[in-house]
Amino acid sequence: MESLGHVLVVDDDREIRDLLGRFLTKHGYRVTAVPDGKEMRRAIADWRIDLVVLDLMLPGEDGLSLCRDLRAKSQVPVIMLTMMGEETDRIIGLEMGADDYLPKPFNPRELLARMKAVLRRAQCAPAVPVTARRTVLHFAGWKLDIGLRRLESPQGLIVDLSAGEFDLLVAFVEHPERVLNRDQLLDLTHGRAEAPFDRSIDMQISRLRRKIEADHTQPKLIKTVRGGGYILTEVVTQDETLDT
Amino acid sequence: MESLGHVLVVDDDREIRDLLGRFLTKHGYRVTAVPDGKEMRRAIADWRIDLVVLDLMLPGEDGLSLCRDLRAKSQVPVIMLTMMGEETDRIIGLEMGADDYLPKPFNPRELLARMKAVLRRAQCAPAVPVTARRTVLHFAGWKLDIGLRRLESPQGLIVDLSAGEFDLLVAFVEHPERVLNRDQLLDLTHGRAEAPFDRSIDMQISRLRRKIEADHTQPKLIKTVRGGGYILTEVVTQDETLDT
DNA sequence: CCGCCGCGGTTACAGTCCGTTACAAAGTTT
DNA sequence: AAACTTTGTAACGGACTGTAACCGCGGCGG
Repeated sequence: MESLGHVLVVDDDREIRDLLGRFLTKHGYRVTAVPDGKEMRRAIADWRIDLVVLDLMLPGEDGLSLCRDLRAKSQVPVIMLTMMGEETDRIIGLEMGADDYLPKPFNPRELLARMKAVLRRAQCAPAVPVTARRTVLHFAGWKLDIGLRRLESPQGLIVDLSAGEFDLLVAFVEHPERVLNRDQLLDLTHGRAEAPFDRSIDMQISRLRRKIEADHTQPKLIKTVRGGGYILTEVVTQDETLDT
Repeated sequence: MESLGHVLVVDDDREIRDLLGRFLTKHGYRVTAVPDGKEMRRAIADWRIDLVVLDLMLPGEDGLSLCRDLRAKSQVPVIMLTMMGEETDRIIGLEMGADDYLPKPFNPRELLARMKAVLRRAQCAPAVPVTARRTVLHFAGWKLDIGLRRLESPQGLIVDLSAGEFDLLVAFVEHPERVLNRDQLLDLTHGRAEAPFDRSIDMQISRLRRKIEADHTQPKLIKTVRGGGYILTEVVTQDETLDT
């Protein structure tokens, strides 16, 4: 089934993670569930995330600052889970920029409804102008900051690429709508010199897809050409150098 | 005998599979019986299915989510089998979109009657407008999504084709009402270049027929011309590019 | 009538390609 | 030095596809 979005659940309670994982998966979402803020950052760096469900109370870093953190860097929608009746309820509305919040214990269907609403609202969010003074590549709604090897998703999420992933992506962007086989890709990324065993390209492709494809099992951007290689499709590239 | 339809029975109980298999076969249906959801998907991908009889309780993936899955993707009629008196009864009416359900243990004749009713209703289902923004080919009630290599049957069932099956079908659609021999088909699908032993076309034809013919033992669409090749018949093709 | 043969449908199987997870090695940061 | 990141390699599994083999059918000559 076409996924409704990739949800990142952040909660230290393992049972809740499992429960929500199963429930949301059953309802058509892809789910990654992690226990703390550190894992959260890791997941965000490794996957394309459409929505974050964040527990307020976490060991170590608390959910509130994590939320503010997300807000500062991106526009990923966030739904906070809070303890019933806590005073935080009021604080939440005022202080932090969660898109919605839900007191525990909650009915999973309630969460589902809120998620739908939040995601719908997020669709209509206006595009954010790039403020950095830097060379930027636009393609398919993404912004690729060349200096920082940093991607900004259409949802505004910041994704850092490793050197290898970045080189690969650049190779594709510089040869749009062309099928590139593994040798060509090795040339373009490693400069022909070394010829490691192989399958290394496949790995980088896999890792890159996880970061930029909404559904890496049905890639829309980087497509596989069986027996041929890979191709970056449906892309309108556009260079830009900003000086503001 | 002309088959009344291809029924897919999904039940983990082997005895029930055998029983229903024999019973329904005796009454003029073609039957495929499988034990779990995985096999179900496989069968749906491999055969043209007219009706699914689905047990609610299955090991692993439960029938409920499988049912919703089917609903989401297609309009294949589904009849659910449930345990008598279980709480599921209530859920069923509300949650899942089965066309009918039957409490176990049931009288096979009862099932037969429901099947007839459900199939009759399904016949009159209105055509669904294609909403995707994509090039679509219509022929003989089928819709062929070229970008996704995906077929939608007149009943709305989604069938994914492999690259080879897709190429073959396109070859036929592009040469309607023409007998194509195996060499021509090899040209059209493999680009003349390679000439594998042979019989490969026969295999692809066989696989394709299983997916798109109501009764692959008496093909209505792709007919065999003994000594000549194959022909796609009774087809009104019609291109379409949607932009809504 | 009977056996042989060509033809085609289907099953079974093997080979290939690819996606992904896990892990190890190397480099980097703290 | 310890912790972490990056990246290549191995390995498992699934999807696809060509080849072989078996079967059935119909024609044909004996």
